[in-house]
Amino acid sequence: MSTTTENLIDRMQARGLRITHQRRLLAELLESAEEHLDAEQVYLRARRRDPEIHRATIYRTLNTLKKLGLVDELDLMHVKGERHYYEIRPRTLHIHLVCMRCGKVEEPGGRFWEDMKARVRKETGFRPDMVRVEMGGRCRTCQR
Amino acid sequence: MSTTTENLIDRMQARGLRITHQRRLLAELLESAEEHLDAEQVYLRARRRDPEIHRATIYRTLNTLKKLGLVDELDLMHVKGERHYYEIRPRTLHIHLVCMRCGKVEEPGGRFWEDMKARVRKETGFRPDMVRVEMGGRCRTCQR
DNA sequence: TTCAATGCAAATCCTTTGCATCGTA
DNA sequence: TACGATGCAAAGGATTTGCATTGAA
Repeated sequence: MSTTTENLIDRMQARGLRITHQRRLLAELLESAEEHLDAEQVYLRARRRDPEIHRATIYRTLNTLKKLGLVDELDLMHVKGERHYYEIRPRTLHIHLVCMRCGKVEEPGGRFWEDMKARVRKETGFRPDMVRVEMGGRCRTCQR
Repeated sequence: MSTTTENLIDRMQARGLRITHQRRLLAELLESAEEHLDAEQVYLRARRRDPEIHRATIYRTLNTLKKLGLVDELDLMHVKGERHYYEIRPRTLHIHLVCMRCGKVEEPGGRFWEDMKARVRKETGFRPDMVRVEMGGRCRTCQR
């Protein structure tokens, strides 16, 4: 297996995008993010490393990546507001469980989505390509 | 079974909301909608019956209903833009299949969600209350 | 009668866009 | 060198808010 498609920046290059230092920065940022970030948070973090970087660049790049299917956009049930959150499109699709009490976001492994996708296809004839599964509820700890 | 909780307006009243004629209008509108409407569409339809009704009232009421869990907010994979769409919270939760080619929105019956909910709960300990499942793809007809 | 809901208009927030300049390929 | 990407500033669009008034309970 080639290392060319390993990380985001390489996938961006493979898609024909020019690798500017702003984009390199943004890609590294998304890859190292320990939580889901909205556009503003991405901007604020990016600015720490490059005070010259502009909000418009963040918005444009996130949009580009979204259109290319390299990042996914999430709402996280709007627990924290109306913003959109971004994450690198994972290899295996997954679902998001958002605790409405403590705000924690879980991304359980397992074949939830893969199984459901197959089932939807089989039972309805619809062929799903992308998915957004977000569930709001109570995490194990917040149930009492 | 009492008829008190049958329709939206009664559920609103049961939740302690004052039933103004604007709210009655909006409730009827949501109940008779044959497709998912965004705030602006709701406003335009409402205005046909009451030219005095104000956009802010629509936004405020939709927010109130959303917070009370009487209506759900959807993105429909943003096929038609970044707006939010609204629907009355259905008795049985369901999933949305959005065709990225023709824009059609399917809401297949069946126990997709109920089954998944049970499975999530069993396998992760998370207790889901609300859900947003939106899948983008190709409907049966648009697959060729 | 009381207080929640409305209309109105201004404000706010997020995001996009036109254009000149920059820098990657 | 050429053209895609950026910075900047302004525009745009959706949604919210303060306040006086209205009207449901």
